[in-house]
Amino acid sequence: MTAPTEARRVVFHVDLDAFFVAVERVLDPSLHGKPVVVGGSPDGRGVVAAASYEARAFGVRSAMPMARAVRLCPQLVRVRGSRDAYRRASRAVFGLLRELTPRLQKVSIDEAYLDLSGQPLVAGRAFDTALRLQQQVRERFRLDLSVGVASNRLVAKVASGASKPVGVLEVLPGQEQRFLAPLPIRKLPGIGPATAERLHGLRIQTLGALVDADPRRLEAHLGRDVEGLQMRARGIDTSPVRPAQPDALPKSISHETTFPVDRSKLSYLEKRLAELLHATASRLREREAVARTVSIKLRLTDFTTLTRDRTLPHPGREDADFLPTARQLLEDLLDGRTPIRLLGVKLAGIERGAWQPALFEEAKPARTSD
DNA sequence: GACTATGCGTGTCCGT
DNA sequence: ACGGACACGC
Repeated sequence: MTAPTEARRVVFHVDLDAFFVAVERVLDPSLHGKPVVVGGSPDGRGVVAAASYEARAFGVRSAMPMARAVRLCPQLVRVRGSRDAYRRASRAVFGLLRELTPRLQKVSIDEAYLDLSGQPLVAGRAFDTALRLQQQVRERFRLDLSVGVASNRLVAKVASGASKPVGVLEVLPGQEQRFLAPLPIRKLPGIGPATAERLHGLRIQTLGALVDADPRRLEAHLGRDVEGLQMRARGIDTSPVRPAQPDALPKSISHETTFPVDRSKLSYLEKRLAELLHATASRLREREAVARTVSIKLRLTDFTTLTRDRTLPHPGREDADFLPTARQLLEDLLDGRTPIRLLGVKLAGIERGAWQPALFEEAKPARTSD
């Protein structure tokens, strides 16, 4: 007998441990036991994308400049990394997890939520099911993962983080607020460096303190969605686990690059702009999609970041549909003297690739895929 | 939490 | 529609 309205939700947050490094170790077992990072180019401007726990023991962290990581840990082993291998490994692992339930939402290359509400569980216990899953992935793929088990996504996510590495942590229904209260505010998804800084200014360090804070005082300093923030700090979250639509299109596609040294010459920047645009539009075409908005991004030496976008009268898909606009946006921002650190291109307003064949187009045979 | 430094890609929200 | 800030993952 199943209750017609089963209120109790069971949500897993599954998170692969040091994922890029773990995949590299499968490919090259000699990397085991060593401080390893996967990360950017060795040109001095790269950053750490993933660090092994041995490297973390030296203070090496994700997003840390590679130069600094090497200073902290001179024997650091650096691996360039291959997105493609990670994508394949990710697909394999989550394919296995999908056998447990199709109600699986992949949220990044190494993370997914599973909704096991009303599912049969190992020994009737969610915790044992999580352990089993962890064990299966280790046997099949030699990859470690951590699982947070809770009555909602938010708490499951915090729990998996707290259990890392190779952990399983279940927060029982009713215990959500108690579990979160002692944690630093940064542990709550949605509180990043900027919000944390403002809260610290109000002497709020823990999620318990955030729950207890006067909402009007918070409003004055944060401005936005304070009510939702406090609800989340109490562990309340009703967002559903939503399996991705197989045919879903991304909202935007972008590429950006940081130059080995800052560059100011227009000719150089336009060349790179065309390359970035080509890479971006190629991916758009792979998806058989079109885009309406083209956007460029510049970062100056002092890290000032500027973006400019323009929406086209008609959606496009070829490089040539976007390049003049992208070039115009770039030229409007440049004086040929300002050194530029980073250049980026983004296409947005993406839709299925139904487009009007140009009325007077010659030579190129009109494609007829719709 | 600052810093000899600070990548890449995607998404959301806010103010105008 | 646009520009920026912020957040998140690795």
